[in-house]
Amino acid sequence: MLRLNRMTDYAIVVLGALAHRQGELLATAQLAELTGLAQPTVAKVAKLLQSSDLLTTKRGANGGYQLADEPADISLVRIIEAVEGPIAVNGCVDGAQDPCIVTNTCFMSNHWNKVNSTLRDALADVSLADLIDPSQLFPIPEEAATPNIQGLG
Amino acid sequence: MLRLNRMTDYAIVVLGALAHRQGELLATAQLAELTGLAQPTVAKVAKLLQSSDLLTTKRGANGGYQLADEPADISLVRIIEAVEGPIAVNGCVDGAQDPCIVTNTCFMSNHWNKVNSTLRDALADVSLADLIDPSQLFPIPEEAATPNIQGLG
DNA sequence: CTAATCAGGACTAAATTGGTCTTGATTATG
DNA sequence: CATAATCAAGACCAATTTAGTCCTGATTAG
Repeated sequence: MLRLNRMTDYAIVVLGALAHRQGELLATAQLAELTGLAQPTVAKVAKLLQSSDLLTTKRGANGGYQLADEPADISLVRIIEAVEGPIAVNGCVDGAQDPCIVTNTCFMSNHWNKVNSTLRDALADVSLADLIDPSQLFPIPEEAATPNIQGLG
Repeated sequence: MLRLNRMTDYAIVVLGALAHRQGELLATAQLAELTGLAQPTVAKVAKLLQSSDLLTTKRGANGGYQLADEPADISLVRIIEAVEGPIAVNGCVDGAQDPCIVTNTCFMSNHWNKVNSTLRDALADVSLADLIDPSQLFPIPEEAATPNIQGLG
């Protein structure tokens, strides 16, 4: 346990595909084909990543998504927080979405904040570039016919 | 997100109560009163902790549970894994409960294992003694009438 | 104008989690 | 030995969360 959402895995696969194409602009349909994910799922994930500035977008015909940064500059924390919201091991931690009712007096909250930020720092040290090895992950364009949904997970 | 289960919070409160009583043997009903948790909930958590050797147990009348170790020797990982199972950020990691189907060939699994063990190490560095300050947490025996369920969130 | 595409959000179904309850085994005590 | 207190094991249900789909509207290339 202490598990990431499946959506976060999807996000990493999608970001990996975009990284592999080196900043190219790709439509969700293309990303779906590359990653083996369903197009609506890609669309959902891409929207989340866009609204957290991990992707830039172009609307209309020939539109699509594009990496907003170099893979080495995209940390795992940013990805996780884009998809799942702030890292918070429990409600005693600053930034938790449904905070502990007694937050202000919770004598443990300092300890939890320390634990939480240690975890957060560890995730900040890992970049998208560290996680993926795009050359092995995604088929080259012409071979994209048999995508593999199980890139990770 | 990356949140712990509420059961884990309960476990820590229960362990804290036992630590406060310095290794005394306490029945689930007493623990419920001390912590403000419902007795069946305490029982459920205590059984989990017992089967992972964090608590020892004595059955029958005047039975109950007892800390198996010093609070300083009980790490947060042990508690989490007792309640939630092995730490695994996703299915690509060794010990995951529903492993990634392509585990053996999953080119990312090494990276994930590294991320996972970094998180795990961080949690191994925190002990029950670090987390709690029992003298401030639980009412002394005579004042146990108005328990506070919100020890943490 | 039309087709392709993203934006935003509603919605449903499945999975997970939290919490309770029941039945049975064990043990102290009188 | 009988009784009451207690843990053991696990079934069970309700509430929450998550995953995945879909729909309607806005934007833009050709």
